[in-house]
Amino acid sequence: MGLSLYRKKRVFNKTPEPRSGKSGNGPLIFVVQKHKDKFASEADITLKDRSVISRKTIEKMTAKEKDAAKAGARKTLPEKSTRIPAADSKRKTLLHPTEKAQTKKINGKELYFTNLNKTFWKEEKITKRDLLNYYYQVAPYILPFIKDRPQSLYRFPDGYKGKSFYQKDVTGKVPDWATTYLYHSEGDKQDKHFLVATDEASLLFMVNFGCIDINPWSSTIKKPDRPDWCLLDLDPGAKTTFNKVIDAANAIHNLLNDIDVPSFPKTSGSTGMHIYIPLGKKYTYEQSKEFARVVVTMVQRQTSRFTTIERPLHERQGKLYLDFLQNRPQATLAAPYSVRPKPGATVSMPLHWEEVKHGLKMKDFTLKNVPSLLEERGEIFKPISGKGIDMMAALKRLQQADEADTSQSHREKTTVA
DNA sequence: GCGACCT
DNA sequence: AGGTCGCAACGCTTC
DNA sequence: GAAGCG
Repeated sequence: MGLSLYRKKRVFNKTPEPRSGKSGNGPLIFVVQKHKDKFASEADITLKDRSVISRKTIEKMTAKEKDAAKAGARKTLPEKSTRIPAADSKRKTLLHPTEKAQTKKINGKELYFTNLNKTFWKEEKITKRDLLNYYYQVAPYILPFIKDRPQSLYRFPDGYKGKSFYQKDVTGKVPDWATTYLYHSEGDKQDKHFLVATDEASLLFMVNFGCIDINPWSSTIKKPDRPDWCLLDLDPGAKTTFNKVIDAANAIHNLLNDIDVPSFPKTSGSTGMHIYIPLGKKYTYEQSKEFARVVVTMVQRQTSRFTTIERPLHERQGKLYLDFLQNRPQATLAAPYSVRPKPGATVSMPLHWEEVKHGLKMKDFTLKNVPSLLEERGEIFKPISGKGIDMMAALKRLQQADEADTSQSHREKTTVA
C-alpha cells in the first residue's frame, strides 16, 4: 500500500502533436493520494501539468548536444570513482586457455566448469570460457549489485543466438552450498526456490549454467519488499535512434536535478538505457513504481514528439517507451556490468551523466574492453545502493516545479497575447 | 546445461 | 546409450 | 475473459 497514485482521467492525446513551442497538452491527470500509512502527514498532491516544465532546459540541452556532436570526441571524467584493487590487472584469468572442462575451487566451493570451448558469439569468436573469465574479472564490481538478491536466470546453453529459456525455480538443480529463496507461484502450493547470488562462486555457477546476463531483484532477501533503487527503463522503438534515447535520458536527468534527486545512468547493453534512483530500502515497490510513474509522465509530456508511456506496441508508433513498471516485486533488469545476449557481447555500462550525449554508442562497451575500462574509470555506481532519497520531499518539489512551470507558461502566453 | 523420462 | 523435453509468470492494458 | 506487453 502506501503512496497510491492513480490516473483520474486520461485527457492527453494518445498521439500528441508535435509541440510547436506553444501550449501544453491540456490539464492533468494525476492525483497522488495519501494513504493512511507512510505518508499520512502529507496532503494530497495534484499535478496540473501544462507540460512546459523544463522545455527550456531541454532546448538548451539539445543545442549543447549539437555542439558536442560537432566537436566529436566524448570525454570521460572520473570524478569520485573507486578503484577496486581486486579487479586490477593483477586479477588474471580464471580458466585454463584450452581445457574444455575444468574444476576450480572458489570461495571454498568446488565448481565444475563445462563446455569451455563452446562458441557463444560466433562473429566475435567469444567462447563460454571468455564469458566466465569476464565475470571473474569484474566480479568485485558486479557483486555489490547482485549480492543477496534472488535471480531470474535467462539461460543460453548454446550461445546468444541459440535456444534460450527463463528459469526461476532452481529447486534441486543447484549445489547444496547455494543460497535459495522460497517462493510460491499463483495458487500453487508447491515450494519453489529462487537462486540467490551471494559470492563469486554463485555468480560463476550461474554463468556456467548458461546465463549470459545477470538479472537480480531490486531488493535483497533481507528486506524483500523494500527495493534499494527505483528503475526507469528507456526502451526505444524500432525507429528511435540512440541519440533520442540520450535526449530522453537527459530530460529525465534535468527534471530530477531540478528536484534534487540523484540519478545514475547506464547503457542497457541492448538498445536503451536504464536510470537508477537510490531509495535506500525505505519504500515499497508500489511507492517506487508510483514515483517512477510521475517522473516519466512529466518527462513524456516534455518530449511527446518522440516518447510514450503507452504499453501496447501499436499505441507507441515506434516511439521511445518510458517504462516505469519494472518497479514491482520480482521484476528484474540486467545488472550493472552485465554482458547481454546481443551482437558484440555488449555490456550494461554505468556512465557519468557527462558521457550521456550524442555520439555515445552501445557498442562502446563490450566484454572485451570493459575490464580494462573499469581499471581506468573505477566504480561509479555505488550510490545506487546507498542512502535513499526523501520521496515525499521529492514529490513536493516535483509539484512545485510543475506549478511554477504552469504559471510561467500562463505568463508567457498572456504576455505574448 | 542438464536431469528426467522415454525409447 | 541415445533422443526429447522442460526449464517464468505478474501487473497492467486493451480487445 | 483472453491475449499482448516487458
